[in-house]
Amino acid sequence: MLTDKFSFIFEKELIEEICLSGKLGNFSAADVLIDLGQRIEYIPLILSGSIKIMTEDKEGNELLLYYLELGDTCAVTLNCCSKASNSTIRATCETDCQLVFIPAEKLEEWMVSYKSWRNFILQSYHERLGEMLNAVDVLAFDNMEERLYKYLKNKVLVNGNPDLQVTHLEIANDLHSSRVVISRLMKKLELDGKIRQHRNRIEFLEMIS
DNA sequence: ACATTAATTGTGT
DNA sequence: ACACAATTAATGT
Repeated sequence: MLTDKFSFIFEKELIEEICLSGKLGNFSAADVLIDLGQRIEYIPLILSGSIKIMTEDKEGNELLLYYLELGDTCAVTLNCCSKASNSTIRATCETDCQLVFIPAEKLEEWMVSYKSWRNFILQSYHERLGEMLNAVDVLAFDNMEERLYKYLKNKVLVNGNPDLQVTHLEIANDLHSSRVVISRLMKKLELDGKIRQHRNRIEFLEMIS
């Protein structure tokens, strides 16, 4: 079953190895996979669903970094792993999801023995770095309304569903903002016809695929 | 079906 | 940012 999802990127020998040493895990939405300060022992590979990666500052304000989806692995975790340090992030399930955990020591082992693995790791670093630069850009230069709009759009994409189950407060935490600000901007977006809101639920109109 | 309560959202200062 | 008002959902009776 791993084969159908990864045969395009890994050779069969490597897939067999993954089956041998990887642990399969099923989680449901809102489960916390890794919390701040936890020791990293496994590298996750996403089979289905999506995962939200965030940091937190000392005041307890959260900031959304990015989402992981099918075929992704977490670049920050890779980094923590090779340095044998603790997690600087928190990972929670955005939706129900299924993943494979790969023991950290296999990381280096496979880096040497499998070309496709090495490429995969480098590729994820590359993609993630690009995304992060973009995120920093948006953070630094875009106004809140723009950030909020992009946040919602991205969430719809990740969820594959234009009905979002979130409260204004949750959004505010993700965006490192306050609830009141979000409420006001949401009102604006609703009046602009980009969104329709109900309690605990937001419909994203104008879906582009 | 109704009343109570808790949580979410709206608004004025 | 804060306080409070209004609205809605959840729960028990």
